[in-house]
Amino acid sequence: MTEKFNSIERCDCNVIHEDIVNQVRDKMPQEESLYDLAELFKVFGDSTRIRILWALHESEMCVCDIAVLLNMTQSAISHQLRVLKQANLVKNRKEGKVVYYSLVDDHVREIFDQGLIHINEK
Amino acid sequence: MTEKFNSIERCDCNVIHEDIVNQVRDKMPQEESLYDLAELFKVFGDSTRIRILWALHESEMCVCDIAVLLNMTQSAISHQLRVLKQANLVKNRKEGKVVYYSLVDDHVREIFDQGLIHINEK
DNA sequence: AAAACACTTGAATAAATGCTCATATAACTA
DNA sequence: TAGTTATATGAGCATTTATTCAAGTGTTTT
Repeated sequence: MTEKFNSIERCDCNVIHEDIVNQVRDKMPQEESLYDLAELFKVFGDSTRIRILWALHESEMCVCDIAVLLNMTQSAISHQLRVLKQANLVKNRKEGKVVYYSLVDDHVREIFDQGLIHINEK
Repeated sequence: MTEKFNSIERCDCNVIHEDIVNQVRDKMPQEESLYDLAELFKVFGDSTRIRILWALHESEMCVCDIAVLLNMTQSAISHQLRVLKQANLVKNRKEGKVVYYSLVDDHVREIFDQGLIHINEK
């Protein structure tokens, strides 16, 4: 109820269909779930990271390999790999000086595919 | 070949596994496809837009309804609806003064679900 | 015709983001 | 031990982006 009161204070227009708003409100998930979902998609929302993920879907690679493949600096790749690791999308293993990165699981591919389905519809 | 030459110029490290780099390079999709994919996920990568999409998945709503539901200004919602429409995720119909928005198709739900699957794995 | 309403739009601002550059770390090599 | 190599990281910078504010459009109501 405080929430609703806030809404009216905050929004600069009137509720047109109060019944629908209430009905939808009841079905909305936790604010936090949707925030997490947005955070995940944000990680996918950068072409450098998408390309890294796609590459790793083909093969495990070290940082330098990826940098050469994508024609970017090793530093830039390293920064992005950090983001991907924090999102639990990639893991790494160290062998001497070399760090090999790979996908945590193959689920990434399914997320890609869902996106591609939408793009290829018009 | 120019591409490879560029790579070597641009990257500040040596190719560690040239065979793997070449093999992965052959399997990489068009640069443009991956760019489009990133653009799509970028749209999903904002909690306001995610909440709008989720709401519209429950019911068609007018701009004002959404603003009240999400406790945001009608202007902010309108700007975001524009982004969603450009991404071909929502459509609208006008009835008098009121503009009703709805999802273009139910595929959005499947993209959400793929994201949620990843989040709920640990 | 004037006022009210639902919505859109452009400019401005603050915050977030991706890359670069310089440097740090850690492991190998001469 | 000193130097080289592979990677990581922090600061700085330029760009993008989400929201606000003010004004504009189109439709209904009075």
